Amino acid sequence: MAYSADFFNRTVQLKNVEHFDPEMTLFCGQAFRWERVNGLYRGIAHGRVLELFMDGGEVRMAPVTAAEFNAVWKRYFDLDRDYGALKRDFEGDPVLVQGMEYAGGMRVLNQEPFETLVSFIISANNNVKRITGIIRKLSARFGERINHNGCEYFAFPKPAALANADAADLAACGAGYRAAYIKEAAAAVCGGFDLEGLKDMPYEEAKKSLMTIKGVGGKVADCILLYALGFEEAFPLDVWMKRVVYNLYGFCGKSEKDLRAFIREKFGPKAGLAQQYLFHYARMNRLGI
DNA sequence: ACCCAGGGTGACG
DNA sequence: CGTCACCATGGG
Repeated sequence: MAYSADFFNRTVQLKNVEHFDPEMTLFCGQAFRWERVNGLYRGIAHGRVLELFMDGGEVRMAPVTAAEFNAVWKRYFDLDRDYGALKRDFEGDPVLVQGMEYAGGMRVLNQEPFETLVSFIISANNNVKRITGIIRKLSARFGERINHNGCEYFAFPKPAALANADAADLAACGAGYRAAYIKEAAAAVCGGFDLEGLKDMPYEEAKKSLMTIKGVGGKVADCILLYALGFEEAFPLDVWMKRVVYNLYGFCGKSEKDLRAFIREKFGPKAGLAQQYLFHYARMNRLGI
């Protein structure tokens, strides 16, 4: 992963990055804290504001030093993964080739575990626009203030802030009946539930552990495992992906167990990455309805 | 008024 | 094990 850093301007420019389309990556439903602002993308993660912009086909990001880039953003944007090789892995699957063609340049982000846990608890039976708004309100109400170019932004709240919050105040951010789940999940993390420690477990064990948190079922657990904990085999099965597997791949089984076996056989150990292309492709084009 | 949104829980069989 | 009503909220 080659890049050059401009210390004076606190800018990093990626060199010859292929397979990185910020639009696809930031607005495909895996992250909720990015916005389009006249010609650039602005997001908040790791307690900082980051801006991305395209400069003659190259990606620049600011404000960031080389040290911060290496410590935080390189992994956040999954820049060490060879997406060219990934696409070759999947080239025998015509549906997936279509999906990867449509969503070329999409990357699976490595986000912060606690933020991802809460964000996808909120995602249950909800839509992206509303999820984004709820998370923005939660951050403004319970997150730490960040100053960026004289403007005010808010980091995603720390566990203690949400654990100590009044459930009614969480609900007032639009969380509705999920307010209690958010508070309990935050309390669990404060009480020693080790999200980082899940990375060292086998997939099934980590998933079971996550599902002991109220508001986290199988789909939400897979989102956390895939988007924050590095589990490439985690395959979030939402309504769109069920449509894809049944109607585009012709699966006609009944049980969840058979469905999981089909997915493992079809997509292998990196099923989660395949899922991301298929999800965005299907959802944007309303396929499989 | 009704349906849907990147579902999950609890109750019941 | 499977099924099912219910869950806040806002937009279509």
